[in-house]
Amino acid sequence: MAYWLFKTEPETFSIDDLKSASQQRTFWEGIRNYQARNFLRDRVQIGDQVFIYHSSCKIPAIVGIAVVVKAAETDPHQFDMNSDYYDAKATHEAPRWVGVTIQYQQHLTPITLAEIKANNAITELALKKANRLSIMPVTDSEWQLLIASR
DNA sequence: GCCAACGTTGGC
DNA sequence: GCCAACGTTGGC
Repeated sequence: MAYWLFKTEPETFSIDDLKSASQQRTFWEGIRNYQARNFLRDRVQIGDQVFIYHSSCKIPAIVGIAVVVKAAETDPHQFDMNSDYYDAKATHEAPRWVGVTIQYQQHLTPITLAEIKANNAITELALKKANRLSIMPVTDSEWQLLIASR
């Protein structure tokens, strides 16, 4: 059982969209970064908990928690020429990209990026650095610290 | 396999 | 809208 942070742009897909989705679930599609892909493919497991983080918006922040309900599956959008996520080099024989399915758990009073940056006890979280990873691990202790700050 | 050029992300 | 950081591409 591990902890993660998934970034999303709320204008594209917000935690409210997740909450109002069918079964409050969604397939986390469109990850097109190898490091993030490797986490999804190799390490994210059913039952893992996920901070949902809103980026590229007014107040970047962790806004809630979801849980992984399905491990990695091939992301079908890589084969869809009409999709933004189309990848001409991906084939059905050798798919490049995967996604997992997550389910809404709860909203949190937003834990803002500014707050996280100001918290000296948080040192490992990739958000702390100038890191653009869209899927990043959260250590057990930092997960607990962040939760406890609420 | 190196690395310069280029593109993208994302906070501000 | 700017720009720093960093990932990707492609020529050699």
